[in-house]
Amino acid sequence: MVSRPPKGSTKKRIIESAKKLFAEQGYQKTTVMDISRQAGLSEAALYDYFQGKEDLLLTIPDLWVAELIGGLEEQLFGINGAFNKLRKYLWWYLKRVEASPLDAKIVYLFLKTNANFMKTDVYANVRAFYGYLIDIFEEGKRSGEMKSELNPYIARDIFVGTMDHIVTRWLLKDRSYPLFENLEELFDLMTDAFRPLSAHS
Amino acid sequence: MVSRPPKGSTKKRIIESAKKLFAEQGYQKTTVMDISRQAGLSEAALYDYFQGKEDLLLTIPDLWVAELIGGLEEQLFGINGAFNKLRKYLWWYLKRVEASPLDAKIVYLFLKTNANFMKTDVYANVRAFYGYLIDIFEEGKRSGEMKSELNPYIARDIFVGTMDHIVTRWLLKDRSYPLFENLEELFDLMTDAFRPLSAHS
DNA sequence: GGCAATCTCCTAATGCTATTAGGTAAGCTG
DNA sequence: CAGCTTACCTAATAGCATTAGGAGATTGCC
Repeated sequence: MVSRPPKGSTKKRIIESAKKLFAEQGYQKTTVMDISRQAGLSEAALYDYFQGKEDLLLTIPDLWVAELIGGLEEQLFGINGAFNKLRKYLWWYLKRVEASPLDAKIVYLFLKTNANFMKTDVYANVRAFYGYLIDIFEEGKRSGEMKSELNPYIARDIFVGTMDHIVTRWLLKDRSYPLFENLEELFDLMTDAFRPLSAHS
Repeated sequence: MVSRPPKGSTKKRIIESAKKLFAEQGYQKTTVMDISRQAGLSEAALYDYFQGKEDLLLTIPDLWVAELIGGLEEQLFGINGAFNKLRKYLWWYLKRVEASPLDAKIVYLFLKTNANFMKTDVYANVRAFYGYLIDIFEEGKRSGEMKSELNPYIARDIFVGTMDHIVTRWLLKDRSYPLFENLEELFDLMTDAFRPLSAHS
């Protein structure tokens, strides 16, 4: 063997290759040979690192989602007020999506529809991430920033549903326009109904 | 040949079999043999009716979506007021989803992520269906029911995003709870911000 | 240094699956 | 009844994920 790649880099190379190809061509149309060629390996070698093609798909966003949830507390730290936290939450999430669109595409387009997704760490992390919203709504109700009758679970459905919709469309349209377009207006319209009756912006 | 099935029924039988199997096991894990066996045919005979497995997937929801958009005008006919129309729109859509969960599952989980989806009639119909909302928001603004600064496209994003989220979760959770649970409250919270400043419910 | 264990990668099956080739028998049409 | 069409079949073919089995390099231990 002439030269060997640095230790531990092969697994990363496989992940990067698969990520790129899945996002470009879709999961089904990408073959294991495509991935291994791109990574500079034989097909069989890939199986020393992953159990198979599906395992690879399920593993790809691990790091991205872990960082997403891990960074959330840091991002919200020191921010005062439920609406300010909500705003930061949305902006930070979209920032992460914008920074790693390939990961986002895989989570949104291929993973969420996979039958085994619900068994993965990624799913648990996504749930935890969305669960944070409940705390923010509870806090808003306690402080009086949000109306006392607000049902936090319903508010979360609206918030998450809208957020996911924005991201999904952006990804399906191949990121051909700025993700943050009109975001202020959207945020205000979406969250205005959470305020007490007398305090609409 | 002992007995032959009624004329024209074979195509329907294939569609029904595929629909059931795709919804149960997913698109990838369903084989053409599964489908043809369920329909009482050989694999090859299926290719006299469809170009292939993907064509079959793309064809399945044609009828459902056509009925969805076709029935919308009839449903909204005679209803007075933008909020009343919006409410009817949501209720009727969810009613259709509840009545044909297999079609809905295929559209939501397998079709929307398919690269060729955007080229299908189903996609055009879905767009037309969502486009209706813009008219409703314009009408609401004109009549004064909705606030004059309302951006109809942003309002649509919130409405569609939330609606899709509700449906997707219900389908992923295998329809284990009533789809219409808490819907009144959700509708009110989601649309309240569309009203003029002085008129919150 | 020598040697066994381990790591990293390979070539060559294997077996499943979508799709196609080519054919047969029943009904329909003139 | 001869030819055509319809609806279906059996038997390839070709692509792909996955596995078997092994070769050469590297590492750890004496």
